[in-house]
Amino acid sequence: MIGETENGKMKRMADETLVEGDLGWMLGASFRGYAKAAGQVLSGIPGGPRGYQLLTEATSDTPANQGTLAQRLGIDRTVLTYLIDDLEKAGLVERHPDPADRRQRRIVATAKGRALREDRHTALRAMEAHLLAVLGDDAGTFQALLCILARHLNSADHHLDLCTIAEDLERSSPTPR
Amino acid sequence: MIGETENGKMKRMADETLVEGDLGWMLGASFRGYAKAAGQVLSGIPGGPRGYQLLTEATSDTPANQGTLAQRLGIDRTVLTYLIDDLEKAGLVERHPDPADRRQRRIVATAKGRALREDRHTALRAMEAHLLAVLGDDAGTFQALLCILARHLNSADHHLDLCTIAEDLERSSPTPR
DNA sequence: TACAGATATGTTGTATAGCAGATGATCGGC
DNA sequence: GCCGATCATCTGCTATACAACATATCTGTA
Repeated sequence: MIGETENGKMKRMADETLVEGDLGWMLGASFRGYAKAAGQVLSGIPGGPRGYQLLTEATSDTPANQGTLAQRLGIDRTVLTYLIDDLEKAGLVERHPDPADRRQRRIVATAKGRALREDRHTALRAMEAHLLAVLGDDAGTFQALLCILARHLNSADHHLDLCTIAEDLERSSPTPR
Repeated sequence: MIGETENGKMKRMADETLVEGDLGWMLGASFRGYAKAAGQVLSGIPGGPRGYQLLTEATSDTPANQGTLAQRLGIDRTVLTYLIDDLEKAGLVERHPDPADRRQRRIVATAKGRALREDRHTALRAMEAHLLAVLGDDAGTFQALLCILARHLNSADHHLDLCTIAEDLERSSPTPR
């Protein structure tokens, strides 16, 4: 996978200093690659992968309100409004006013939405297996670790932590400029 | 399923059917969490994490042209133009016309750019260790697997693959594994 | 050499997404 | 019943991806 071709074109060697060793690059590249593949599988759902994820949450037996969904899916609440509009127009989800608090809308999947979600869920799992095949037997290990990391980073009570880390780092090595 | 606290705030338990078991959600949540933390550490660099990654590539002893950088970093080439403009204005990188092909511009870090990159590199590694601490001893394993996946998904010759997979899935939706 | 096609970069226009702020409806405490 | 807080929505602003076109340069061919 590495080395030098005969016409002088250089190919990259494993190099700690370059961007491919950067955790941010790894996460970004993996996310982009996945999103591209998922976009094809989920092209029939308004909003693509995000619409699918929203639809997935809407199939829960304890449907969430929009604020919770925005935080959980990492979508801005103003964008979520339009995303729900699109899914509602397509007949996949409905806004159910919470009888206990009429400010809140519980987002619930319709029968049509549940059927579509189930169908695409199967296709998506097949595609994921394709992508993860490169990891061989370690694919399961990878998913388990990624799940731990994702839940940790997505937890709301992590934000305070970030500020603390940033301040610590600034003290030890302040940004030049 | 779900546990309920006194004021209606919900806490989620493990649930296979919900979005937290979705690979796309895991990748997205991890990427967003990382980007948020990295944005604080790299706030002194124009373009934030993306500027840092570009700067990293510009410190290579075999500087790449813009087209290659766009593909490697997953940035659109029209946006890359402005990103390089900003870094150039800050005196961190320079556009060096390739003497062998004057259409191409090799993006090279200045001494100032290299110093800043080195400093932020250290801070970034500290932050990454903080984020990955939740994985314990498996952090190294996770990074190794993620690196394999990222390189695989970012390789250009993967795109044909995606179309093939998509077509296969449309024909039949078998359950994998 | 002259020219046509291909490639690298830059520029413009459009659509989407995140973010901050304001608005209206509703809830809870006083 | 009044006041502040909360949820959803709406309105600008900015950043980014994407497509289409322009310009400069290179490559291959007659």
